[in-house]
Amino acid sequence: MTRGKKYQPGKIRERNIEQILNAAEQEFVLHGFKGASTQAIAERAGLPKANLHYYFKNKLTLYNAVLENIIDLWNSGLQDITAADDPAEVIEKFIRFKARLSFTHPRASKIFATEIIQGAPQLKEHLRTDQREWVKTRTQVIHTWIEAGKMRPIDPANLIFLIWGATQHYADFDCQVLTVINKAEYDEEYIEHVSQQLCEIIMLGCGLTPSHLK
Amino acid sequence: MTRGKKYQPGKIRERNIEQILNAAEQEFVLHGFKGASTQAIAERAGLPKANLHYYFKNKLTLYNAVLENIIDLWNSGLQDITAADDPAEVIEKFIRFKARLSFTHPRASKIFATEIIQGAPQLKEHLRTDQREWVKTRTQVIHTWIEAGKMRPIDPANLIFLIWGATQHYADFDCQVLTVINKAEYDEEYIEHVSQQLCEIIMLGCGLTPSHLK
DNA sequence: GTCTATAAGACGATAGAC
DNA sequence: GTCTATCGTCTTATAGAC
Repeated sequence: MTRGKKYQPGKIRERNIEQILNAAEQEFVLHGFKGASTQAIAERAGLPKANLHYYFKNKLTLYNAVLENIIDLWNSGLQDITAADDPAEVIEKFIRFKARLSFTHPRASKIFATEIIQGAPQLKEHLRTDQREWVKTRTQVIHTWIEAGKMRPIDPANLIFLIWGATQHYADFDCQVLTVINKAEYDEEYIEHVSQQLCEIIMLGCGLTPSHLK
Repeated sequence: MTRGKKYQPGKIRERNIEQILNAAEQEFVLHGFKGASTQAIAERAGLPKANLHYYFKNKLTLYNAVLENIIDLWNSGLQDITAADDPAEVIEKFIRFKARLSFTHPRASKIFATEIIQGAPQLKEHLRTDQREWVKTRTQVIHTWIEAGKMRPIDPANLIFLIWGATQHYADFDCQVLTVINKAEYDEEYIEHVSQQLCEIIMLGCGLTPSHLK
């Protein structure tokens, strides 16, 4: 047992861990798990490499901590939906939530993307359990909406993949998008513009009307 | 000058280069540029590491050769379009072409995705010149279609990004998609199903009618 | 809890025999 | 054109002084 000196015990620890996780995110985006070096992560966090190994026993543990943060972020704003909900309202909310997340947390999206591209070595189990379950409940609700004639008959899973793919593209391929539209960075106006465009095309394609066209 | 023995000179060379490029693609998908090792690439190609350095002077040269193959593949089926073309026909063809490419060449899509995610260190120039130009000419044509009342007024660039994002998702995130839909691999039926669904939702969202609904 | 110093091995690349 | 052996560097991880 160590008696804590009056330095707000744990504060330094908390700050160091946050700096390491933040630095690790940046390096993992730039070079992937295998390509990122703990040396570079430590330097970016402003710590000697040995301190990093004090907080995280090895590179894989650190990587998994980064992934866990990303999953938490992804789950943070996902509300449950029921057959009684209004499809237009729910789907518009979902598109806008995913779009906003892509623009505000591109690094999280990129690390997740790289992990899946490489065959999800760390997230296989998450995909097989949590994520599959999440999609299953949504597709069931969408199916009842279709049977009730509330929207066009589409494959619900394809709709979810379409929304995922379309929104994540702006995060993962930000470099390409910004170069093509000749901008230095995204601004609030563009975020709203993209969200509205995606709602329009996707929802009209499903036989729904987005709120701004009512 | 070396006089070629009657072993079909260049045949062995061609075969080795192809095997190296193929092995490199696989390793670059799994670990990215920095994470992939020339050792592993050589082993996968069934050659000693030194031979790899005989054909490609270093890892970056090999990586750029892989990227060039991917760009060529991408450009292989892209026809020019004019204002006189039928929007529905052109856009359906484009969605189906991109979708098919994603399903038949997922590794190419994944390497391209990883390169862009990491900030396009090797493809910055390609994005700034060729790709920007390509998008520019398409957006201009789509714009004239809109002004002629042939389709709903949407942002042409967003439409292109939507098609890119939606189709590439099935290649880059194949691991996720297959897990969620509980399949071992894509089959021809699923490819046609996805292509049709994407055409339906996106084209109806643009005020166009896909051929199978006419 | 922090940091220097270093172990043990993998890395890209090359020299040089065949 | 092929392959073994090896150089010098960078890698993860740890030992041990403070």
